[in-house]
Amino acid sequence: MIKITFPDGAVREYEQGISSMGIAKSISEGLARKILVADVNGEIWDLSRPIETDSTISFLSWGDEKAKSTFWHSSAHLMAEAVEETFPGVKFWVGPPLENGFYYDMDLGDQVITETDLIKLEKKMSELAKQNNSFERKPISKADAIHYFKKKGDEYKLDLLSNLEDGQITLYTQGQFTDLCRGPHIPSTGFIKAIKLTNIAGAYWKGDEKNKMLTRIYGITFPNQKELDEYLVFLEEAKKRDHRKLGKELELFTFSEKVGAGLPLWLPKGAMLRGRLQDFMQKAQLESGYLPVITPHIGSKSLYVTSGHYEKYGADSFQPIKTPVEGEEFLLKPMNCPHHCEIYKSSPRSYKDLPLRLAEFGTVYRYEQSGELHGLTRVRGFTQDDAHLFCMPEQVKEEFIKVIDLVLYTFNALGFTDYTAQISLRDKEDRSKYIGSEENWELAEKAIVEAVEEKNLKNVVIEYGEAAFYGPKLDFMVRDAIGRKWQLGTIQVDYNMPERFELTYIGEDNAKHTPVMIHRAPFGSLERFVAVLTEHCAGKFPMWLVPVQVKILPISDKFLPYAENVLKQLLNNDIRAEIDERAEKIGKKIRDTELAKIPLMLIIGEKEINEEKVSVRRQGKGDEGTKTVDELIAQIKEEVNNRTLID
RNA sequence: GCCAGUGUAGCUCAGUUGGCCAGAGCAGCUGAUUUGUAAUCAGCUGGUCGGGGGUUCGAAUCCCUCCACUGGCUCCA
Repeated sequence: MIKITFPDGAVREYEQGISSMGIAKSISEGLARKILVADVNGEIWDLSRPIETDSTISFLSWGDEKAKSTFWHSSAHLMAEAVEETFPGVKFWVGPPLENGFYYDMDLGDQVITETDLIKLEKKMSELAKQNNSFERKPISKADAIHYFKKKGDEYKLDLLSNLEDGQITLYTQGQFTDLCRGPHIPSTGFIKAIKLTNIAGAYWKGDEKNKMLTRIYGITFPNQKELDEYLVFLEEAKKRDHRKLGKELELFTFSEKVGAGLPLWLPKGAMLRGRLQDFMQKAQLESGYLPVITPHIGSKSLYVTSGHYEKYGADSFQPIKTPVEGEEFLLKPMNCPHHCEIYKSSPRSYKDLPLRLAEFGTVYRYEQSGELHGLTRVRGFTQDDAHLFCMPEQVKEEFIKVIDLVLYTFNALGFTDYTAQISLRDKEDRSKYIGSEENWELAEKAIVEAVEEKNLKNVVIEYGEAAFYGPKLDFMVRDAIGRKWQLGTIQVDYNMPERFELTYIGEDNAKHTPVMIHRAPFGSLERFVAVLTEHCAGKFPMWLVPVQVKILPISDKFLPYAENVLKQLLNNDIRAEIDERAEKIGKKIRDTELAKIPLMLIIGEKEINEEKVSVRRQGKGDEGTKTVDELIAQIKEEVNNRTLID
């Protein structure tokens, strides 16, 4: 007999070798029907796997993230079974679960899969699911596993096997499909009731672009149709928030093939919005002791040779511009830091001058691969809310924390609550891509980790190659409408560039020292920030940012003079307002203004003129009754000053 | 850059297996209407069907190529 401990602390005895399913059945049939996997001593196990020793157990059903992952992993196997039947000879790589759904990478050889095949595969999967085949786990020796996949001719599985230790290898079989897999899996395919294969994509084998490109099929499944329907509705809703769609509808920005891919054109309303964000940051920075500077859009190639950027990115950048006579080479500015280093150098610095915080809304140009361009989130020309803080080594931590505070202040003002602080350290395995001494890196990494700990930030640490080549960084990751993660704010500690530029300050000891440099951008770039903000608030910008705050809607042109009078009062109070002068009915004017997501509408007719008031209607909310213009102005000013968020 | 897909008027989209001068709604313009909380009516303008090349008696429809965009992959100073 073995002792099984349950989550509530209860202990019961069972025969050795009983499965979790057996235990569940001993409790209740209802429980046994519902559960997908079990947590046995902290590991997720198949329900059918025999338990041989005293154990702690809890049952997991759909709702639990780990059970969901298992469900989707099993769904990937189900999809593979359907693919193998439809495309004989297919070779499989891996098929993991995702946050939402799963994928499987495969080599289809000469066969081509299209969107219409996905429908067929979905049907096939449904048929296979209905067979309710169980997922059977089978431990196997390495030699036997190699033999099996050699016979099958699947070199990808053989590659996986080469990294596995004998004695730890298992196969899973459901129906006609057997896969090398460590598991676990749900009990049987019958749990999978609703299936959607979402898209086909290419994916490099092992994520390396030098390798062959495999075919990746993405899908998602649910235990019932209702949840799938809800998921599809969610995706539809998310599409409505897409900044590319809203950017067009709200006339924020556009692109032109003639101007070039990835080069956004800011329309008047977008420029207004961006200007407000820039003002916000400028003010916050002035209050925090930053000094605005301005530097040119190009810089001599030698500047980037000094910084190390040329060696690192030169070949993959927009190529140098040559002066026609002298043949001097200039680069379109891909970052502002080297320019700011030269500003630092423009005069001798004392320790009393530090920290020196140079800030610039600097527009930079980077050659991004064509396939990478994406709306405003990934472009070839963008403006960073950049600044470089030059400080003494002992000031790094304090300055770093102050920057974190500024980022949090910014996010808070805009209602971003769902973000992750991502600490990127050097790649543990490959140090060749970094410049600078081991000692400097240690210092920089330590400064970041300590600052994040001190601020108690929810964070993840990445140790495989996310750091910049000159230093570690802390990025603030925010999700877009459909859950894709984007880096917004970034803070980077850099001991290297000051050395390369031979920056110095005279210390208290009257000797020369090298300052430390902190690169930082709370928004990241105005382009990306506007994109994520647009999706975050679904195009309903708060009063302090919205390009047009008030639209005045006269009921007929008889009331235009009064409307103009109201407009003048609003404009005099720095309120962004317009009049809809068209000879349209009020219903039409309201509809158009609602769709333009302008927060306040003032309806003006006979009644308002007689009362010397305006009727106020709020976007998405409806009639708010009448007010005097002065009352309205006071209300708007309050909303602007408080930076009231749209709920 | 790579894999797959898409590209018809400013916007959203229709255009059967290649076949009369390529269509609709919205927007725009003109006129009428002077309107009370989400679409007033009528008329008109607007496209060498992403660019180039080819096949064909004939191409928006088929082929090649380039460009842009979409979903991924890779990359992201």
